[in-house]
Amino acid sequence: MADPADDDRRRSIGARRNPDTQEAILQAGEAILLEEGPAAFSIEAVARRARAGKPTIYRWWPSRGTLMLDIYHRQKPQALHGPTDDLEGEIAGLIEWLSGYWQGSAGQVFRQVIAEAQRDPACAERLQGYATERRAHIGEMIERAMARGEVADTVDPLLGAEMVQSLIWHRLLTDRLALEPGDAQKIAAQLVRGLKA
Amino acid sequence: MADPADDDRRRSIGARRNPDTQEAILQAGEAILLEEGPAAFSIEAVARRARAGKPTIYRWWPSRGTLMLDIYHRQKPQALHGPTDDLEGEIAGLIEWLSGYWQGSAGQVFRQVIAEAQRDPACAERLQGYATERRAHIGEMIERAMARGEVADTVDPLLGAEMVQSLIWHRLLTDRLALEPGDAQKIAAQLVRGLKA
Amino acid sequence: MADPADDDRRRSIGARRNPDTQEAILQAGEAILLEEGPAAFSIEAVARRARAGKPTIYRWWPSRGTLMLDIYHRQKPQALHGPTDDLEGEIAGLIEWLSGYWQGSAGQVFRQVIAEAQRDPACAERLQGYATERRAHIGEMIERAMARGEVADTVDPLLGAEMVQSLIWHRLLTDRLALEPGDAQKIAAQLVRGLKA
Amino acid sequence: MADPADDDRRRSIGARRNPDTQEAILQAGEAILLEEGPAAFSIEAVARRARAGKPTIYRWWPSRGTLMLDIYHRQKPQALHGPTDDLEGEIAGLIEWLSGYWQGSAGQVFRQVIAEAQRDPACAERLQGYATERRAHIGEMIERAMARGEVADTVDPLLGAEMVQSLIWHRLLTDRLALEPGDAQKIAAQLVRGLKA
DNA sequence: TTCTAAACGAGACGGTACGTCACGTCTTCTG
DNA sequence: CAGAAGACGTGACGTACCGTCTCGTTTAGAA
Repeated sequence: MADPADDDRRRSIGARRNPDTQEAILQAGEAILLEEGPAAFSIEAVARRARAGKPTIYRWWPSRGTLMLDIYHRQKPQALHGPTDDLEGEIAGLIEWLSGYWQGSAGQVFRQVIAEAQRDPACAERLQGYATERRAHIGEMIERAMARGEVADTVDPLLGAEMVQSLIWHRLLTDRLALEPGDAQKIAAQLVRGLKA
Repeated sequence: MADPADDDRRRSIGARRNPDTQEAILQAGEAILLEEGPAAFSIEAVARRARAGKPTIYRWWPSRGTLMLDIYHRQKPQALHGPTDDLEGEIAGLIEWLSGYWQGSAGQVFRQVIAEAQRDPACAERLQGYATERRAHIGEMIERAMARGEVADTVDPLLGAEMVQSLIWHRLLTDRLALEPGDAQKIAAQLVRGLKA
Repeated sequence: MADPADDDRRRSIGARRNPDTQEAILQAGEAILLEEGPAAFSIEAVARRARAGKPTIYRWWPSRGTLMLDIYHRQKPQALHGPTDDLEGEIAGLIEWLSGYWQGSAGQVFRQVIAEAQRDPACAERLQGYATERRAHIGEMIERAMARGEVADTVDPLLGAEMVQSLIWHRLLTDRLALEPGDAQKIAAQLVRGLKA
Repeated sequence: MADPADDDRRRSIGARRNPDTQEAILQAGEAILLEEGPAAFSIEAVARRARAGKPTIYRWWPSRGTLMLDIYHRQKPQALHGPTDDLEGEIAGLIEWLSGYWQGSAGQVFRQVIAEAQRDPACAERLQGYATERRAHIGEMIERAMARGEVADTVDPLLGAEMVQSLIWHRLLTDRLALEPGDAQKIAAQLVRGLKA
């Protein structure tokens, strides 16, 4: 006696994960984060908006944080920075690009992931893995520069990568992502050249 | 009534803030964070443990995050780093000291403050103020070195300070505070000398 | 930012039970049982209809069943049966009256209480107490008849009372409360006179 | 998968009802009721324990209650009470026997069936049918006594049967089945002889 | 000295969200 | 085509906190 007109809703497709449902959940989660803010992001609210059951969400994501991380990953950015012969420029480009990217919705999501990771070990672990992978990526950029002779061979590429990563995280977490025109260049320069006279 | 032995509890001391109560609340909050973890930290739990009324807490702290920040500030560290003639050593000392300090309870509290600031604007503002003040402090260290001629005059001291601050925050947030013996020195060196060959 | 026009809703009246709230809960529960049937009776639904919080209900009633029993008790019947000199007539009157009373809403509620008591020990205990008290009441009726010499002195008044009680319960539970005109008299007669030739 | 040892499980035997499956479901249901109590009895739990699919259960039983009733019927009691020349003794024997039988697991199951029938019309109907049939059976016992001249010809045998049935149901539902040695005799006597002096 | 005002503890209140359980329906695959 | 399997939308469970309220008590300071 349920509304027959309502039968365009999603149903089980048998004993298999329904990809439409997963997609609807991720979309709903993203929409809530952007439109209503992180305080409104709850499993309950996501389920409501996605017209999905709470158990369905819990079946696939152990916690709020891991769901957020998947929402973040779903927004695949088109990485651009092709290799150049100039480490300083590469770093500046990376900072500039990420600063712009994170000023959009993705940054709001990622902030919440970091916050959540401080409470939820499962989320912390996944975030750890992601951060390590990104760090390695930047590290390779430095290694290539090292191979070109641009970088001193006493330098630890992963530590250098962490300086880049931590600075941009820090800006994200303290709401200071907006850059003046020359800022990215200035940051990269100071990182590469050091403080020394 | 009927339980005169229970009358050793705190009472109002008239139309003034009762410092015993405030102290009891901060202590209870700290104890909960340390003994039961951040997940157990709630206004309700703090009130219960402090034998205080919830409205008493809300009267003095607008939110969870601001209470946490006060708890963090209550654990006053004995700052040590006297001025030296060696910027690299000063930075290494700072990193080493803060890494140690934050591996204790204070770091657990501060992580939660940062997380909370991602949701709660009131907390974000206070954290912003605190972070800026600390950054200024490190900036002065760099300025002194600049005055000594140790640092290039093209350097932005506050940006240098942010590199130090962001790195140690990043380690805190990703659970990687523990340092090998020479690590602090190595980090400081790479910051000061840059990557350049 | 809540609707200010909505401020005609009930509020706490301090650290004391709010009788308006209790009344609203009992009324809502009764309304649900009658209008939507026992299947729709859930703590959730009662809270919704009473515009009360679920915890408020759980604060005062440990379970579904005990709430139902209070709903039953709230519908105070005006007892009628004045003492007479005729036990058979008294019993017939009681059966007739209770049959009528239970064919209304009260009977529907009481059926559910009995059902719930089969699952919920707390409810079973309260129902037990209530049933015992009613049985004692009927027992006194028989004792009065015994004092008048109407009843054999070998009779156990409480057992007699149980026969009356169990028969009417049984009718309630098997949906056979409706009586033909002489039925109550016939039942009472057979109880009082026995089967013996 | 990868567990060939698990392949001793039941499988479809083609497009026919598999009696092993039905048996397994009834057994599982009974085991749950006895071992884990009525609260744990759910279609879900029965399916799990029987290693059956939920739709398989729904195919054959419309509801929880009807499944319970089948479980009750599956435990076939060996009726004993042969016909005698003494109605009072026959009734006492019946009460004594049923009291004992219901103090075991069967009584627990039957209580739940009665409770379920208060909510589920399908179950109510089947229970009604069963109760009527049992009542008729007792009624025949009284009719035989009537034919022997033991019982007054004004007596309604089915009403007498209902008195017996309702009393024992009432004891079951209020957890008062345990009888003292002479109790069954006393109850039967009072039923047969009535209250009258 | 009396009265007022504020802070305090306590805890009930209407809510929201939690994470779990069971419901009854659906689909796929295996035999 | 029966049956095992299990995902799905739904909705209730009982609990934890939220932030607000009213209460009665206590005390300092104003009248």
